[in-house]
Amino acid sequence: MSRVATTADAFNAVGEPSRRDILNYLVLQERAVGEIVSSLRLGQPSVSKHLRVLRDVGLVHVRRDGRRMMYRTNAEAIKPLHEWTGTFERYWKQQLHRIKDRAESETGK
Amino acid sequence: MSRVATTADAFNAVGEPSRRDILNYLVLQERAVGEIVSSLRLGQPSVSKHLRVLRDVGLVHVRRDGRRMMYRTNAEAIKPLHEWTGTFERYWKQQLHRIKDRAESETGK
DNA sequence: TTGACATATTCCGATACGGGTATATGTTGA
DNA sequence: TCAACATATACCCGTATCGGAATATGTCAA
Repeated sequence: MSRVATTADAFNAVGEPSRRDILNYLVLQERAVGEIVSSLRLGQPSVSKHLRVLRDVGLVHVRRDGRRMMYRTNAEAIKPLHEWTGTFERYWKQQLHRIKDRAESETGK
Repeated sequence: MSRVATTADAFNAVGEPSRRDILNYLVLQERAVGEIVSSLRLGQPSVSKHLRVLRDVGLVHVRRDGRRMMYRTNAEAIKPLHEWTGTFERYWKQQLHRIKDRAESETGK
């Protein structure tokens, strides 16, 4: 028994820098694979494979347009990640307050 | 040439489910390694290794307390992930509106 | 139907990963 | 100093991963 596949969930899929690039790119506008390849400077098979992973976890949607496949980011699927990271918000705010308080007391105030 | 180390950045580090568990656990309160091991049902070396990764990317802080090492989540380091996922917020809101509009027009309004 | 085009899949090599076992390191109390 | 404790590291195994090259699949235009 070993690792968990990257395909398993959105968190894992987003761990890959190239995939984050693709998501950033595809959220602006629907794009064909070839456009992604030339914009992001990745090999065509690499892009196809990343898109496959993103598709499997629901981070992108596809639509066929003639012989091209049009992909776009499914922002909905990023929401859970935003929510999870959001659960830490009160803690980093606390930490900032503590730092601020400490700084103020150190200046003698 | 091959992959990028998981150690490279916070996004990647957080891709691992066990590490998310550890971060969730350590944000509530500072904890010794042994406590993590018994709470999360992971082997001690596994926990130490995950903590090492989290430490390298700044997601946790450590402090020595006698022969124990006390870890806690550094919420600050999660902020960038929250911000990145947040850049998609307007898109998922748009998508929800579109779905809502479509539903309304389909029921004949 | 065929050739060009667009994308997906397969196979490969190098490497990273995660868990486990064994062992090393560091700290305390006697 | 030494034994017990707490944690970290080294090593191994099976598998996942990424990128690239080659190839397969699918679609259009003539």
